[in-house]
Amino acid sequence: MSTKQFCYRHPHPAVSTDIVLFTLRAEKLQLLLIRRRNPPFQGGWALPGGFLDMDEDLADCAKRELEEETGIKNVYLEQLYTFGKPGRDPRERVISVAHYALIASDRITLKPASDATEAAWFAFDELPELAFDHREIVEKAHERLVAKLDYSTIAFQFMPKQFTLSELQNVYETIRAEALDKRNFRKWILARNLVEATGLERRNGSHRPAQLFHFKRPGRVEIIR
Amino acid sequence: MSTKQFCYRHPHPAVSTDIVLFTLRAEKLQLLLIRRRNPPFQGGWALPGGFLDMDEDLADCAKRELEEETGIKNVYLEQLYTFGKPGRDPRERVISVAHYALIASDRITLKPASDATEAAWFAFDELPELAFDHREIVEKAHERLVAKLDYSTIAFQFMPKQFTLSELQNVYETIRAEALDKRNFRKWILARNLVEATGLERRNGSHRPAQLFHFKRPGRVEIIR
DNA sequence: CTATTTAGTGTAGTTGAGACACTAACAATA
DNA sequence: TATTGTTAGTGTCTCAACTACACTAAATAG
Repeated sequence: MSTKQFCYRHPHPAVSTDIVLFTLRAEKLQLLLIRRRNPPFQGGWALPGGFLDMDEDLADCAKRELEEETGIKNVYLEQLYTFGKPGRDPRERVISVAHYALIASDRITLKPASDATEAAWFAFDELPELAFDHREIVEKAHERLVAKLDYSTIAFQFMPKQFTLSELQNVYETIRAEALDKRNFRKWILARNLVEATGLERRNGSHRPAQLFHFKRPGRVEIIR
Repeated sequence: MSTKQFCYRHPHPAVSTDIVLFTLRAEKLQLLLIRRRNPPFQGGWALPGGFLDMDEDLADCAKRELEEETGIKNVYLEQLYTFGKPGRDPRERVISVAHYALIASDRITLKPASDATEAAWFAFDELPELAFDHREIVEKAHERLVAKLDYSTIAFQFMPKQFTLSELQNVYETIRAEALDKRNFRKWILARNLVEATGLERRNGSHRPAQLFHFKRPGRVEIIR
């Protein structure tokens, strides 16, 4: 390890990003945690994230850390809030620009745990103790996710390319933790002109097959209402 | 000036806050700018702000800088977004945690320009060239302000303790840049149970006096709808 | 006392959300 | 091949909220 030092005329805090990566698995809202290999909080669970490189943008840092620690890339990612209370990291002053990210449930396989990282999915309502102020970050990310469900197309980021309306309804129900009326949900989503029948159907089980739909403008998260 | 150096094993960016302070003056949305005394952008206009002290919280830094540069304190202040593109400051890598703030029009007198700072109010739609990426920060703050008008009580932060409903309507009209129907506006605001008549009236001009109202829960910004 | 100016008020029509129950289509199996 | 179980798919009525819209009330100035 180099002994090179980086010196400034005024004190500088460290800057990092942390990422709350949500998905839906097994009809539950889940998020990704990393087991810490080093102190502080060694052996404990924490959000993926890490320190900013001097030539990279904040969002790029978040994406890089996520890929390094889990192998996952090409997620929807948005800046959430910046956490910087003095003392939130016992080592030195760290300003963390928190992001949240969403990934479709058909893309959540993690790379095998390397010596450096062990990552795992946890149900949002059964999280272990988290390192640093990561609990607070998770709460804020969840608030934002729930709020955005209502006025944006963010829910589609959880869906595979093709999906049934029942599956889509399930996403809304799971995140909002409440049951929705099937007819009203379908009326609502169709009135917004966001999805389109593909003409294909999905048969799975001994019952009537469902039409498959796809999102008309994939990749984009739009404000609706 | 001390020659003391602050050294780290990894490079650290500088962290600053910038503040977009809005008010309403002369029926216009205005914001506060500071004339820069030093390079870069010497002599140009910029948002108030400055570097984070190592023992202060981000919001405290924003409040301190605002007070140092303008004498204004006790404003409503909220974190906006963090800007950190490499190269946004030509001197060194600077991560700026932008905030926006609102102040009532009866509290906007600035302290006299000292040798260190010259501050002035500008109409939002007639801004001069701004230093750094401050234009982008201002745009984002404006977006947030317009959005929050609809679903929070943020507009009251612009009002003096007592105000007429016409004055309140004016705030909404100015920020949204559109005329509102008087009867519908009054119905809407009264239905939300946010204001209360004080029993006093304001006479100003040769016409019927208006009732004075006050906000029931001053200081708090609440989510409504 | 007349003119001017802003404050203050109600109703009808439309639109969107919520509550609510049955038929359609398939697969498994009896 | 008839029956059963399971999920897909559909329409109407009610109620609340928003919109459009025009006149009277109360003050001051001249």
